Amino acid sequence: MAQDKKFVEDITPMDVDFAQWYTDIVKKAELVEYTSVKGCLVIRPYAYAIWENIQKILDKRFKELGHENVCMPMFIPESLLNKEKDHVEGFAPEVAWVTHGGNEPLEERLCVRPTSETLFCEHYANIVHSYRDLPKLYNQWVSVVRWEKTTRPFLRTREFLWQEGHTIHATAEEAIKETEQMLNVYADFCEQALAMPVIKGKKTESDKFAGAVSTYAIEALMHDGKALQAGTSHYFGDGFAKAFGINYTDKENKRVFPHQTSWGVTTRLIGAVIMTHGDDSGLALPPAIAPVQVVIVPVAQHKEGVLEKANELYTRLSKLYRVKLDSSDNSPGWKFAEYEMKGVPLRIEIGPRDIENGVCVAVTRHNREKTIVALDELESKVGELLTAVHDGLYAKALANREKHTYRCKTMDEIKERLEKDGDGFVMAMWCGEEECEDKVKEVTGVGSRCIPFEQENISDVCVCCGKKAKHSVCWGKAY
RNA sequence: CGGGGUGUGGCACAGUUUGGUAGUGCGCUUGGUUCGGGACCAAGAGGCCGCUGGUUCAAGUCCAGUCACUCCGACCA
Repeated sequence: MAQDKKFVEDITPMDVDFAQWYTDIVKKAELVEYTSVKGCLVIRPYAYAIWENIQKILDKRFKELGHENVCMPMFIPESLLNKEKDHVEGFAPEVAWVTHGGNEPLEERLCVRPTSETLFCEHYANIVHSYRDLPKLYNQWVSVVRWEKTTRPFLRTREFLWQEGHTIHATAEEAIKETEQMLNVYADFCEQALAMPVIKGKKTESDKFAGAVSTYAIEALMHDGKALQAGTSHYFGDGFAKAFGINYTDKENKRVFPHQTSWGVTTRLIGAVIMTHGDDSGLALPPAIAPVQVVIVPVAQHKEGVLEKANELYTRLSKLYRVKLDSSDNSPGWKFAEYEMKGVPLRIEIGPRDIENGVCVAVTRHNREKTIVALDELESKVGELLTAVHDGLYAKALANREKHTYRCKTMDEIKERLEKDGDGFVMAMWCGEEECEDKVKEVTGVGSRCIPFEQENISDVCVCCGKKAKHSVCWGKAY
């Protein structure tokens, strides 16, 4: 049976204070620890294991699609950063600078990469000469530094882990296709691995990446009704190629410019998972990325045969799943609460009574439902229950998003809905003018998140100026 | 960057108003009893009171500065 009772007393309930709830989870589930440098956190083993699972799944997918991993340096000379005007304007305000080597001032200061377009461009200029050299489909898993003013664990830190894909193609068509493909890879990953529904769309001109021709993003809605950008994919055209002097000789023996893309996801995804699935008992992790998918809790483990049986279950399940057996001398109740806090998708309880009956008790984290499982069908049942957890998490997240998606025709309506039903996604029409985009934000508080690929006709006119509408736009308050 | 809050054993906090022997709970260690939703008893260990300077016979407490964390805004993955 599902229960609403809260077993963990030291997590601030979400409804009381969502921000505090988030901070509590992040600390109590042992995901991060602060250090003496603002915005630079220790990603603890449990959180890093989540990141490793994210990496494993995505890295495999990237490689299936022909990408290769590389590793660029972490320093960018100022002159290199300055080569593309829009790009440097976008990033200069938040880069960290290295000015000394040992005690000697450097002749040219170096920035710690906030992103690596410039490094990839410098490299591509060196290695791309002929159409035969194209495409190059590169990716790197590294950390980057952006000197943010306010920081929050996973959501905004000064150093963060990510992957950045950088590709270079002979034609615009091919590069655009790559941009779209990778956005789809991210969206599929969010839905299939993170059990998190996302809206795919295009960023408005004012919101696109510094130096890009167009930026695409996936947007997810967190439990508090705020939007979180979960991944981006950019099409650069030949702007960077021109700025960095990358060109090649095509089949007709003409010098031409190639077309580029970049795309990335970050450890912010961990924050997204927390805020999408977590509840007042703690984290709830989707099985695909959970470091521990199944925890086995022996009950009355001092009694004869209990630990032996628990070990037997462990051995059987370890062949198929990531399993942990907790035979510490903490009480069972303590263990139940502990692994719920850590978001372990499935708990198996095994005690003397169960052993007598040839069964064990399985409890799914997201709804605390108990299932009696016959030991001779343990492996298959566990598989089914893990699938059920994934589906349950997804359904819950989707239902929350639907509940907090408001289709509005006027700005007054937007304000009313937000006031009445809380923050959420607002779907409303837009004429395409930046002036209206700004005004909607000013008046209603929600900014443009993206222009969804799946367009819907809410009305014929712009929600702001009343002129003919060009797109439906997804608006929201963002993290 | 603007506005608030907080820094005291590993964690959560009290003590600061009114200066005078550094406390409580949890956790930790050891031993024992427990064990189907955060068990209990007993005995222990553990603190440059964020940092720097000042006032004072005396500073966790008063003053100045500084750093960090955190929350709410603006900006950003």
